[in-house]
Amino acid sequence: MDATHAFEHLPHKTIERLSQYRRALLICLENKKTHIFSHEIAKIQHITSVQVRRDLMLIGYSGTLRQGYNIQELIDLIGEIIDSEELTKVAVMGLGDLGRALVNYFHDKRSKLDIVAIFDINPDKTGTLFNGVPCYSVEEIPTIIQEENISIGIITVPAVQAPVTAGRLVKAGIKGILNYTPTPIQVPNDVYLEELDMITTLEKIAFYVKLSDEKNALKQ
Amino acid sequence: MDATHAFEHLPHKTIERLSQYRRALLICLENKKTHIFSHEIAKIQHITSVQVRRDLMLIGYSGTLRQGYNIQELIDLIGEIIDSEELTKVAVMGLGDLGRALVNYFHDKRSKLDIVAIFDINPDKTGTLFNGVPCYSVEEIPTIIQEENISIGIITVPAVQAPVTAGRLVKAGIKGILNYTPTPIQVPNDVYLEELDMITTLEKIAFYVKLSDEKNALKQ
DNA sequence: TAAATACTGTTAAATAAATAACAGTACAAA
DNA sequence: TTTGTACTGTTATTTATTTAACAGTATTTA
Ligand SMILES: NC(=O)c1ccc[n+]([C@@H]2O[C@H](COP(=O)([O-])OP(=O)(O)OC[C@H]3O[C@@H](n4cnc5c(N)ncnc54)[C@H](O)[C@@H]3O)[C@@H](O)[C@H]2O)c1
Ligand SMILES: NC(=O)c1ccc[n+]([C@@H]2O[C@H](COP(=O)([O-])OP(=O)(O)OC[C@H]3O[C@@H](n4cnc5c(N)ncnc54)[C@H](O)[C@@H]3O)[C@@H](O)[C@H]2O)c1
Repeated sequence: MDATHAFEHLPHKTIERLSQYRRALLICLENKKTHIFSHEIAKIQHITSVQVRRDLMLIGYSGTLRQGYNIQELIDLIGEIIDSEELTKVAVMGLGDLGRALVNYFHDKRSKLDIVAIFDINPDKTGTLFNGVPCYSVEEIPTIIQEENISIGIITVPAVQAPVTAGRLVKAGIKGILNYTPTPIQVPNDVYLEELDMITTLEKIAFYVKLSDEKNALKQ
Repeated sequence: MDATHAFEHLPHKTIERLSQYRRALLICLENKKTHIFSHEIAKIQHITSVQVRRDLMLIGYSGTLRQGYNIQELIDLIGEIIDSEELTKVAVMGLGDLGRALVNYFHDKRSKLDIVAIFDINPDKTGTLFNGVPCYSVEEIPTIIQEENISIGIITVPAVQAPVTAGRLVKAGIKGILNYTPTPIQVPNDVYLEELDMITTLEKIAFYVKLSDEKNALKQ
């Protein structure tokens, strides 16, 4: 009945890549391309063509020999798998530099995800619209989250405020949280949590840069 | 001689976690804790204590039975492994909302990574200081990158400008790039590239939220 | 001083993910 | 026609990562 059920056991990494494939495919579509080969997708994503074909096999999509994959069809299929039928509503907690960047970024994206609310404690910000999205006070969290049926919260408040903000979201019945602050938070098991810190990413890059530097130094 | 050599084959995931452990440990240190158990670190990072102990085994660090790990020692050791001896210099490309958020975020972090330059095309921004960091014009990319010995570039320009910006960085001899725009870029093999898009992260969260919703619906 | 407890550290096993190998096929060129 | 080429799709293998199992031990409790 529901397509999702069959895709329950897709590898986590495949889910991520499907989202990335779609993003790339949408750009190709804008450039009036109608078909694409696995090795073209692979090049864009910095992976191998085998991996692309394997992912597409897992979702049961077949291309045409010598023509490749139909871009529009593939976009639609990926949508059926990873998107919800209804809009998934998202709230941004904290309208600072990062919050603004995220709301702006979303603004021109046509997507099944929609930022429909911002929450802040600063009275200069609450009650205003930013990019068409209303900014509410934190007192309104429970009512707005429930009335609007918001399922995902993005935390971009000052780091020390992250745990209390997460607590409010959980209490309001949020289903998923993306925490951008460097302060790790605790949530119940049934809330899907992702924490993403730039420092970790940069430190990883720095480590591998250092490693390759040292290898080059040895060669000489 | 150099400690790094022995740590060349650490799993990528371990490298990421070491950075995260350190971040958490620094907070603990501020709270006047001196020792910590593997299960405490695990809880903070949402992983198992076995994984923590295994990671620490891989880097050859031993704790004390019944006392746990010495936080300061562990922080220092992680630093020896993942940090470079000298400061790793970083440039931010594009001083928009996201660029500002990143520079601000770094500002109060004591770290071996340092944002020392910003590049922008907007003449209102070039020639100024933001948070103490000079903003240069894009023409100055080659000279500044080389003179300052900048090894990592963070791309936060408008998406369409990402490929040309990456090209300039590569030409200037950059070693690693973190691309925050949704436009995938191509770089030579010897440049370490990481691309990070919020939409992918959010779509993944949305997928697993949907999955768990459907499971709950079935149960009833 | 013996047993229970609460940890660490290591090896072994299981799981997840990526890669390789290769069979199949439409099309083009000879 | 036949052969070569350039692809897809699938299964098998390898590699990477996580988890489990458990041996070892300092400390407390009885
Ligand atoms: N993960 C990353 O890569 C990354 C990058 C940059 C910044 N950050 C982090 O993101 C967070 C936000 O950064 P920023 O530069 O936008 O900060 P900012 O200070 O510009 O903005 C914070 C906003 O949150 C609001 N706020 C404060 N307390 C609040 C509360 N309890 N509830 C709701 N709103 C509240 C403030 O009024 C302000 O508008 C910081 O924790 C920062 O460390 C993370
Ligand atoms: N990965 C994510 O999670 C995420 C989140 C938000 C935004 N983004 C992306 O990050 C990018 C920046 O977002 P923003 O909100 O800061 O945009 P912005 O428009 O506020 O800022 C862009 C800045 O880049 C400068 N610029 C333009 N062309 C340039 C060039 N060729 N060289 C140097 N500087 C140049 C502009 O003058 C401006 O200051 C966008 O591509 C956006 O899509 C990514």
